[in-house]
Amino acid sequence: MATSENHLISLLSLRDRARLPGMSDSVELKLGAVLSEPGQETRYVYFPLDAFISLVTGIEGKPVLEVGMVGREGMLGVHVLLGVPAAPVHALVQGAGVALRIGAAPFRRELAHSKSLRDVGHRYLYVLMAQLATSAGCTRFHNVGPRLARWLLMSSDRARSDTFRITQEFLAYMLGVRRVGVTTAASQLQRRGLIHYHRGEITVRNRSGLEASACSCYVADGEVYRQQLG
Amino acid sequence: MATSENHLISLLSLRDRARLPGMSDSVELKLGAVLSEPGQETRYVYFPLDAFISLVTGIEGKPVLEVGMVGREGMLGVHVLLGVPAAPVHALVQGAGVALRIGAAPFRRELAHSKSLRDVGHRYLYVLMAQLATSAGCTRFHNVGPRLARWLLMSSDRARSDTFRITQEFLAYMLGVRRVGVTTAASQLQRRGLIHYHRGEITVRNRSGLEASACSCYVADGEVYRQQLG
DNA sequence: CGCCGTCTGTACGGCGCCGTACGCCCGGGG
DNA sequence: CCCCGGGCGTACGGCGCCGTACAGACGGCG
Repeated sequence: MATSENHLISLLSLRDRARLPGMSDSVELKLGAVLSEPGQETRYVYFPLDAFISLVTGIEGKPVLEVGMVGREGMLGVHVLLGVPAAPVHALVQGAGVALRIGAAPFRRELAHSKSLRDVGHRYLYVLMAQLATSAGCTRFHNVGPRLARWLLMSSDRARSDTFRITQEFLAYMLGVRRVGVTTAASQLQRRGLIHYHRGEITVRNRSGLEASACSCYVADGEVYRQQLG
Repeated sequence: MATSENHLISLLSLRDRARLPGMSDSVELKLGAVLSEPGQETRYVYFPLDAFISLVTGIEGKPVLEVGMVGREGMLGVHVLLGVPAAPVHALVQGAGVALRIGAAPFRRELAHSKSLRDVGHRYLYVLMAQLATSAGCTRFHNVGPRLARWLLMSSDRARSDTFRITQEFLAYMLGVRRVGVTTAASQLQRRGLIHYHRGEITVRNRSGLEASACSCYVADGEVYRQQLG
């Protein structure tokens, strides 16, 4: 899989991009793997190619609510750009797949030389901040149905597929609601023909219908991204 | 008021700090003033001396929920560090007072020369990210009472005074709840002798009691800050 | 001193989600 | 083939907050 499958990398200058293969390797990220915990020292940064990763905030050490999602449009470990060794949130693999992995130390060294990497990284960091802020408002003011629709859209964007694996149990955990709440919302969406799911496999059947059901935060996030990195 | 009243500035190297007076001026921030709106170009960054500022996320352009607070322990406009011209959130003055103001362009120029400014700024940016993530979880899982207590503690820290001006109307807006919800929670705190309030002026009477009533997010935020900038 | 706007308190039905419990259904492995 | 466990559906009382309405309390100003 070409490294240019990651959008941030594709934005680097040719010269800077050419240096990446020498310091990185491709790794297979397994569903459910934990890539970071708050406070823990970050050993690698990741550029997903077809995997995607959830950023999950915690309360008293326990992960409780998804606040961001990282796929091939982004990277995991932006805090390394800031010279901070520890991750601020939990990170766990939502969609199995391949990612480019770079050691934190070589990555920092590369940052000193590569202006385009700094620029792109900084802009993505800004996008993430905006995403965190949006999440807070969304979680507070939007109901489960629209939030679920938004989540499915974000996932299918990042999985680059209309179908992916996720149980209601896990969805509930990401959205910070009961599993039963997800059942209700999801069966609603299914009854309207927007999605289909069966034993942990979910497929988007009507994307534009789903977009109409999602809260405004889906579009808002996309606009910030496009503005900075489109 | 000495510029070292701002904690970030006090962390700069002597040489870097010495250059600030030449590029900055002191301004009086008035209660309720709007210092930034999402998408709008940032003209100045601010280092509060005894003022403090709320960061407020929006939904469809309207500010709806506080996601961060900036006082003399921080700065407003971290996104300028990232080379992004537009603010990601609304910013409005919560506590009137003095702040050091620096134009965005001179600030960026100074960044190129001042390693300590970059370092301190980056670490504060990290703290802010953590604060955004914490806010999301707190808003979702904690009740109004503990959240109110946390807010009061954060404000009194930043105001550096046990008494400050704030109406229940405004508090409700910051916490994303009804004004009536604040009335209930606040009178509870008052009945327990932890605070006293009267027509828009609130005073903390029993700080440690208030700390015991606040949710864990107050302590969590403080720890991240101390770890990075203490 | 009396008016008026601002700030605070109380009330009430309703909604969305919670916590919990229980049962069914499906698919894979023994 | 049957069992078993993971995944999903339904039910029910309860809670915390919502939206709205209205009234009292206080203070500044004419």
